[in-house]
Amino acid sequence: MRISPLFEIKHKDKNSKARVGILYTKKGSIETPFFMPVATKASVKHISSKDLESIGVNAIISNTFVLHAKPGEKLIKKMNGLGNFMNFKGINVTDSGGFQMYSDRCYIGSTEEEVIFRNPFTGEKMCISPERDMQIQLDLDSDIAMCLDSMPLLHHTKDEIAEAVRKTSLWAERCRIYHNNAQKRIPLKKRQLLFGIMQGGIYEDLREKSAREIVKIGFDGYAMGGLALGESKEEEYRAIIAQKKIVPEDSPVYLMGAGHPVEVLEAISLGVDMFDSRFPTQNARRGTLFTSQGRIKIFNNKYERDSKPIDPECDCFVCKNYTRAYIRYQLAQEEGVGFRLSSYHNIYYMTRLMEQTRAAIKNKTFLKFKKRVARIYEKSDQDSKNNFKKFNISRKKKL
RNA sequence: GCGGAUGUGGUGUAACGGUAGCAUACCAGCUUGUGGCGCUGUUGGAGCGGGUUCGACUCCCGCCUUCCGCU
Repeated sequence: MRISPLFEIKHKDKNSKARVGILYTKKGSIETPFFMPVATKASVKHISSKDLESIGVNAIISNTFVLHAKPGEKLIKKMNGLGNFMNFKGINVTDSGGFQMYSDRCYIGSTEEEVIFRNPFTGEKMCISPERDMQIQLDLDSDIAMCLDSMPLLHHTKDEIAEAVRKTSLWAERCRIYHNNAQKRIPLKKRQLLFGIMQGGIYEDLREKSAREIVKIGFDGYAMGGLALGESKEEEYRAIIAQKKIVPEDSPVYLMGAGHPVEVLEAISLGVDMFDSRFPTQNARRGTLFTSQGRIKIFNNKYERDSKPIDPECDCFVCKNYTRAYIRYQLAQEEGVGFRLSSYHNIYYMTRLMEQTRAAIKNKTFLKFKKRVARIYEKSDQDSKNNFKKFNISRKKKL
């Protein structure tokens, strides 16, 4: 029982499953496909909401579990919801916290009923049931909520992943029921959307099974979870294809956690509409920057005295005002400015990449565009490999 | 000038009469629903000179360095 037909497909690519659509939320609409920077604790690390606005970021994703642990959903509710709290005008998505089952520091275990977490700030035990998770997300007042899922890891056995699929479906149903009841009296247009999450690891039969079960329950959108965790690209794309063919064509599809530019474009060609990942921001902090020429690793010695901007073809304020040498130095010193400038640039890059992708789909040049970007990254990855080789050779010579 | 102490990778340190360990920095790679400062790996070292010893970073002597105190 879908509560609202809130997704419209405007353009379809003839040569792939890529499409441009509009997703309507209580906070406004957003054109798909789009990429969401991760704002776990109600901020994209080192980047203010005003910055996000100036970059053109229309959606971000925060974390229910972390915000519940601190400052607590009551406080955020009092501040008129997550969007107002952080003064972000775009769309706020909240991740349920299922992903924190990945983290040894937070995760204790889970029962049939609920997940048991450790509060990372105080060390106390916290039990989060699907119902509780829904209520927290409603209190946070995000525009899109995610179901509490049970996320298996890459190294888990097929049996364990099957068990995660079972539990994920069970919890999805409980999320759906609670979420519907809680919003019964709210007009459709003011309701928080709820997305289901599908699991299944790298096993196509489990992926399909999970997709059928989640689709049967019915959600405003469908997310693929448990991918981009170290499996091969082929395995990842096969998993996407397996679930995409089961999800209704007119529902938005969200690939959770994927954030490499090439991977994102590939997934778009398979019919995915939404992405989120720490990849651009975490890479930025660790000195890997995305450019029109592919990745550059700012810590490489050759950038020490480089007075060029990160990307001469980029028109973001970082590239217009700062040199590689300066950003390299600031990052090496672990200064906030280094984190801010590099993060700003990488988010700007991803945001432009998505804009260009949507334009390419409309212009019917999507596959060409995708190929071009893939080639650029192939080349810069090759440069990295060569660098590594060169490095090893010069090492051996010395020995 | 006299006396005492000191000297180990770029930096900070450890042990030992028998393969010089650790940290950090540097360098290279990794990074995917984030507790920002994480993971893997590479490079790089005994102040100088003499002596004792099968063998000395280690023990002895001289010089030098640096620090402290005294006149």
